[in-house]
Amino acid sequence: MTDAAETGETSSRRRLPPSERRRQIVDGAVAFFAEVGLDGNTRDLAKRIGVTQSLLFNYFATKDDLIEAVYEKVYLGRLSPDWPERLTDRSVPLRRRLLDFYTEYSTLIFEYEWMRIFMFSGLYGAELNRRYLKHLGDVILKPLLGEIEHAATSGASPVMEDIWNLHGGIVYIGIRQHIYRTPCPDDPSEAITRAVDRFLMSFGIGEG
Amino acid sequence: MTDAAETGETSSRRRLPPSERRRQIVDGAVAFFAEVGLDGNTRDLAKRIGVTQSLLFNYFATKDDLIEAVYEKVYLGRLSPDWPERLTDRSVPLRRRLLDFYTEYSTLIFEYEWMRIFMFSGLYGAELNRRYLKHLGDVILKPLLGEIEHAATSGASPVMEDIWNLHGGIVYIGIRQHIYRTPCPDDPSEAITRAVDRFLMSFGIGEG
DNA sequence: ATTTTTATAGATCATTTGATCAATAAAGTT
DNA sequence: AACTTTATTGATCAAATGATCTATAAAAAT
Repeated sequence: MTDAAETGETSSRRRLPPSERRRQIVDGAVAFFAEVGLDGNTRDLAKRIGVTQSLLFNYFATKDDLIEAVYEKVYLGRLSPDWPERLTDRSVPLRRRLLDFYTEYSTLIFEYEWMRIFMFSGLYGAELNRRYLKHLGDVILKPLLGEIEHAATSGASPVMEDIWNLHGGIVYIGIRQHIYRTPCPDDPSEAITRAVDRFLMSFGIGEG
Repeated sequence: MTDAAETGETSSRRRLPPSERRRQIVDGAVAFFAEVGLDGNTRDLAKRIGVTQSLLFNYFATKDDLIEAVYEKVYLGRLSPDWPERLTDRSVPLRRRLLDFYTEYSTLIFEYEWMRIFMFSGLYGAELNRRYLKHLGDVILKPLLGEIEHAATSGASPVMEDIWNLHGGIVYIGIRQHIYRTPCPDDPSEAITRAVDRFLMSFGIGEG
């Protein structure tokens, strides 16, 4: 079976608009590097996409540039800008807000490519990774802390580490699934609901 | 500065007993691969250890064999065999047992080399990684579930995913510290204590 | 002291791999 | 239909890299 056959191409040399070809390369690179790691080689990547290896360097000067594009692609739009607002909308019960957020967020991030690229880029010290986590902390988790503080009725008041703990416990489901590839619930929503409820209960937050 | 100077060697050719040299190589490889990733090259590794690159292949037939030795070294003895017993010793309050376990366990695993080798090996699908997690689940977390069930006084009874959630929330501290290299508490024990207490409280478990 | 053994170094091989460049053909233009 | 443009290919380079092999010197054995 030829590469052309694999990608459904019919001619051996298909000429695409540069923007489209670029997108195709980045998409292929995301899938490829997520699977084999960022040290995957450009020949295997090209074969998988169905183009020549040299073509990659027509669109990206270096392999690092391509990886940078992979980062951008994967990280882009992962954090919806309307969440800060929705998370602090006190006309909605806090439990509802939390569940809505983590239900949406988990479907966004419990995804093979994102999870693995995120982890690889983190391990290799990518700037984007740290920026993302700082951003997450600033625009999601810090406001969340404020909401918990506001709603808390029991004596103990939450600190930032508590929020990270809630977050980490949930994210860890995705890590088990896509990094360690260990048995996991197919639908994490129940586990998430239980985690959120435990968290709220511990601060004396009920239905309000 | 020569390599010999870096490692404190005086002669340019120091002859060591094979067992000692092997240990030196594995130790160096653990530190090296943890830092730069498993795709780090053998020349840099050898330079760092202070030996020639060819010597590595006198002790390990292939680079993969060396990495396998790195895995063994890092994974070995990470799960103390007496924890299952201590975790189920009902003469000790459950809270105490949980705190003791996670205090000890976190000092063991919140370690640069372990955290990163574990993550790299997980990403690359190492068999040892999955074996370790299965073992952890079987001999630590499952018994833990039994203890929570036994002590729970509130209506809701715990399921295995709840235990993984507790565990993941704690492990995530180490991930933030060593994988993402993001700001973290220097001493995680307070965060751990709070997480454990929240967890117990949500199942109606107090001081008993 | 002399010989033997073997841990280590240095040189080198064979692939792998990122990157380059001229030739080519597919699409657009006149 | 002829011409121009340029996306793509195929061949190739240069460096990196895992691995091998022989010479050597540091111990051990005699």
